[in-house]
Amino acid sequence: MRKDIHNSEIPVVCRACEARHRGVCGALNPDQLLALSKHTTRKQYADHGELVAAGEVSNQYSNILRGVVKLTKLMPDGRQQIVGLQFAPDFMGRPFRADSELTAEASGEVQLCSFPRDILDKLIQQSPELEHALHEQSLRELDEARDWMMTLGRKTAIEKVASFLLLIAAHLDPEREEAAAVTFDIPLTRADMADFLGLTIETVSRQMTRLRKLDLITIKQNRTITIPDVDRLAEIADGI
Amino acid sequence: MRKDIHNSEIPVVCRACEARHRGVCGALNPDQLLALSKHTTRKQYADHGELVAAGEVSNQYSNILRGVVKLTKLMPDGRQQIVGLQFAPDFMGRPFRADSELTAEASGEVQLCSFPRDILDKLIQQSPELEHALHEQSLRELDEARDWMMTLGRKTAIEKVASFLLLIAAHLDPEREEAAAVTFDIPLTRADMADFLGLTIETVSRQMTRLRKLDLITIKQNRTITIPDVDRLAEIADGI
DNA sequence: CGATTAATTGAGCGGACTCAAAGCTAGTGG
DNA sequence: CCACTAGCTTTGAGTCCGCTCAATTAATCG
Repeated sequence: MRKDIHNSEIPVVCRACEARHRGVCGALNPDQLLALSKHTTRKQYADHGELVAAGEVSNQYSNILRGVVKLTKLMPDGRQQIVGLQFAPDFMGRPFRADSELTAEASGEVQLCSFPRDILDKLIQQSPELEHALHEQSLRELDEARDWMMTLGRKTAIEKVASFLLLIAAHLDPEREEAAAVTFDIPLTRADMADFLGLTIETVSRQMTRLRKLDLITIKQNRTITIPDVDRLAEIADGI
Repeated sequence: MRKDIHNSEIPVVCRACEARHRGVCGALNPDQLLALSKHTTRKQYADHGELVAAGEVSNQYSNILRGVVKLTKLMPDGRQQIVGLQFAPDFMGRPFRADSELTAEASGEVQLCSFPRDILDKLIQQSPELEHALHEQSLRELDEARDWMMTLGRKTAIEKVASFLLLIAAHLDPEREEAAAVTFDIPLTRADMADFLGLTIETVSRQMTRLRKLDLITIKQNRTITIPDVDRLAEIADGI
């Protein structure tokens, strides 16, 4: 239940924040939210900004307020794989562990609301609802990771690209009506798409033009995509 | 703290169960354990037995008592990808959702301890410790899924097979000393390995012989593997 | 507008796949 | 105990998809 008509109990910094509605902060009561808000700092990152480096001990968690964050893994010889994409108002960070072999990087402009690890860890202990909210997000991420493993392991290049476009469309416009046309901006470069899909830039590009020539998508300025018939693209993505 | 000297409070069926120590049941107090144990049933599955089918509404959760469980995804045209491997005493099931597009299948003989969904869901609400334990397992699975995405997306065939062997070795013998030789039985067929790694049976087989000829492994009866030098195999797996 | 980066397109190569056949294992029954 | 079968695994030959290397075109930004 949103109590926004008289929300004087809600900390000022949190009032307009989406994380209170669709993110983890929704699991906190006004007192807890106030306690947390006293330790939050807003951070802004430019495109390609590194939010946390691989192997770094991060003593911060964050909510994503705006933008898209890439989670990437790197091999010694430079091969790279994006293993997670996070959108506002997702929670960011690995609960119960400070270290991680992941790099978090801004894809476009990103705004975070960060808070110290120990503050949230304490709140988690006090609030089962908060742990539940974090648990739900972990499970969503796990479901997504597994879908993606199917894509990485078994799909062809064109199926991968089609799957990716549908994934982005679903994330950027969660409540779109079925089967209607969708238009959106890809928040990733071709290089990022390649790292996401386990392909090369060139192959991604070739499949994009292939999809365009099949009239399954239209492309404006390399970024703006329209999918005239989502179901038809989904058939390609699923190899039907 | 293990209270096993006088454990008359522990239900009989749970006394010898590893899930109480390394699994989720460790988060339950004796009363809760008793309540749960009244609804548990033991189930046995033969090799290739289907524990839950894709799309099926499962009203059961389980602990794996013995054996290895494959979680697989299937495409309309039959392409298959293993997206998770679970070992005793893992918890099995998707909390807070009855449906799932996953199939769970026994790899070799499997013994489960199953219990109704609503019983555990109620226990979760009463016990933050239980939710925490489940959350921790979800996070471990997510970490593993992401490692694996790197493998699927960016590694060559021989690197994939090497990575797989190291993964299995780590799971079957979690406390082995570093760098010593390891011997174990692969709990999967070549076909399963292929579905795990996004390869074909033939390619898996070729890479196995290649690793054997490089003296990185020895193979007995197609199943029993010895890794004489784990670090050297790890270098192959990481492309060094 | 020029400079720089991102994306596309082309030609040729190679690693993993496909199709095919032979070798092993384990299990069965004579 | 051994022949026989069925399934799994290995090996071989040839093909193709996606990669590499290279050049061109398009977008972005001062």
